[in-house]
Amino acid sequence: MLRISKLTDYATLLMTRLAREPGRCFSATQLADALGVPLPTVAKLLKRLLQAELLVSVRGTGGGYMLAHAPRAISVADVVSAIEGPVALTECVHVPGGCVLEAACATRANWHVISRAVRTALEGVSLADMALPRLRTVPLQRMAVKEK
Amino acid sequence: MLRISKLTDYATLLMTRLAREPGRCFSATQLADALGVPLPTVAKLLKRLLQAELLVSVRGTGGGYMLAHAPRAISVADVVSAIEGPVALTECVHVPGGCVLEAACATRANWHVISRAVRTALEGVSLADMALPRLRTVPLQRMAVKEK
DNA sequence: ACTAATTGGGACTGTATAGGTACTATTTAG
DNA sequence: CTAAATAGTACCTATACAGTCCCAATTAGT
Repeated sequence: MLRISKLTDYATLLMTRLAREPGRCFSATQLADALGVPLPTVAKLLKRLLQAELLVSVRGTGGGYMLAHAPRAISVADVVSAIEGPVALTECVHVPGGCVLEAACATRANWHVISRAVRTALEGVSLADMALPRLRTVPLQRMAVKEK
Repeated sequence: MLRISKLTDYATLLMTRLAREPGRCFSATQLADALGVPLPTVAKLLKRLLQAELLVSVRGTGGGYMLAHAPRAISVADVVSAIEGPVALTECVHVPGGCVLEAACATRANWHVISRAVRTALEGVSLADMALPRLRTVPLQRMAVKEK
């Protein structure tokens, strides 16, 4: 894998939508309609994002959700870890008997380096970036489109 | 998640072990013993790595596996994609009805940028690096250890 | 005060996939 | 000819992902 879960994908879509109108209050229903994602799922995600303090909520009639911070101040890494926990490639497996493997722990230390590189990559992109039609760093060569 | 699967973790351990003695031929049994991972699982991984042409095999008595290339020439990205397919964070979800979402595709294009950053990070580390006790870039602050 | 709208927080379920197992065929050294 | 090892395939199982449902708490409007 090393692929991000569908829920996380949706969550970034949600956050990106909110980032386009930072002051506005969106209800779960509005967001579900806007994104074409089933309402219960949207509601679930919003709850998680709220608990991670990336959103603030207003209850009652006319209530809804808003970004808790400026779009610039929220990174993709924040969203990812809100949905699927801390970003770490390896969860130092608690092998019964400890790290019996010869130099395995050294190897794992190296994993952490990689892990950190990935985290840095995710932290480098903010919601403000995502809200733009395209990132300024994108060369706009047809990199995503692959002929079949 | 964004965490690597256990199998991939094992695979890198295997490859790292082989990278320490590039000329030597290891049987699946030897590797399983050395790493403390169940034999059938090791065998399965070795087959996948063989098909990805990262290993060469010798059949029959006294046979086993060896690296197909120099440790320097094999990256962690190679190992990861051999086990879990191409490294891509989002698999442009084929939503029924296409990308109905307003500017979703723009958002996904941005995902590809991130995806690429991650891939680059993985490609930057070779088996030779992993075989070292520690990467030269590791600050060796106690970064992984978290008090509970 | 009452009603409708909306968030808050669980519990519950089906399904996909990761992880592991088993069996058989093929190859080769001695 | 036998033993040791890889090669390939098919299968099982537990976990967790993705999605759904329900009910309590809160608030605006009438």
